[in-house]
Amino acid sequence: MERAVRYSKKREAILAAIQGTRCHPSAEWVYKQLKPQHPDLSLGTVYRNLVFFQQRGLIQSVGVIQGQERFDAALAPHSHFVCNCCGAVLDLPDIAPDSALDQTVSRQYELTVQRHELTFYGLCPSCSDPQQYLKEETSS
Amino acid sequence: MERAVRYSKKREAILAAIQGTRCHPSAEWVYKQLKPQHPDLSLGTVYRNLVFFQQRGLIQSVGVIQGQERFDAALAPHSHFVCNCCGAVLDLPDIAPDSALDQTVSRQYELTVQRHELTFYGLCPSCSDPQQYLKEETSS
DNA sequence: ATGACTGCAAAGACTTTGCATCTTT
DNA sequence: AAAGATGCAAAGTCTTTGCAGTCAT
Repeated sequence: MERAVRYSKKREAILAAIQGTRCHPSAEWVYKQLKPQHPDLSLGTVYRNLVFFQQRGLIQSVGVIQGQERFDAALAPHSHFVCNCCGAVLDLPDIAPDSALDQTVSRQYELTVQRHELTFYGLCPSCSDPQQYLKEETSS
Repeated sequence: MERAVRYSKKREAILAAIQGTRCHPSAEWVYKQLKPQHPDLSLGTVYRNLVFFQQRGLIQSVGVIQGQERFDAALAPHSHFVCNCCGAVLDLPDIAPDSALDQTVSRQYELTVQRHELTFYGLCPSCSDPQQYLKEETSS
């Protein structure tokens, strides 16, 4: 017998938070985002739901960046850019991975390739701007 | 004044261990590998030297896989395959990232791109073999 | 002798999990 | 009422770090 799934207001809010941002959030980001509207939300619930959504393919991990796992609401195939300075993750919608490559690699190396990822690393506009250090703090 | 660097037998052994394997080791792997020959080696020393080698470009992080950061002795540009089952990391020497892509992305998105990585995910030969479950345990 | 390197253990950061309680059906 | 979902806090894993002792120069 399969395990039943029940509605939960917090689960809904967690998924909406991830789908509603482009920042590829971490568990903590989701938690802080929702805490004001859901004062009794706990981090454990966020983590449990992240696993839940991943298992159902609603979200995907983008990897661990600066110590925290980051997530993406899975949509069209695309690549990512990661800022080595602030850890920001940006979508590169025009840089789509070539799925034919999977087959090439599968054959050439006798592996079962399921997918591949193309990730760029560097500095985001804000971190590569030398003037940033002269500006006032605008975020904490 | 720059900080001097001194010789250390353990540092040498740690680098040699990483350069001498294709397994893209974690800190713990290096530690366990060297412990028999260096009974007084500590994990802290391994971690400190991993940082040391990274800062000097002798090794590179391949990312965090199943909770552990994995490293690679940096050589020719190549791609990686990661087994979603056992976490094995394989080099794909023939799948070289196209460095021209960095410039393309830099211009198109106004980012400072330093490098990119192409990583394939799937099952390694051993994990995709259905008979593996019938075999005796050969490793712990 | 100086100061870099290390062992050890404590501390940190992130994530998972057990259990009692609350919710959904 | 049954069973899934959550809050809370403890536990777990991996990594970093402070300090005193050791070693290279």
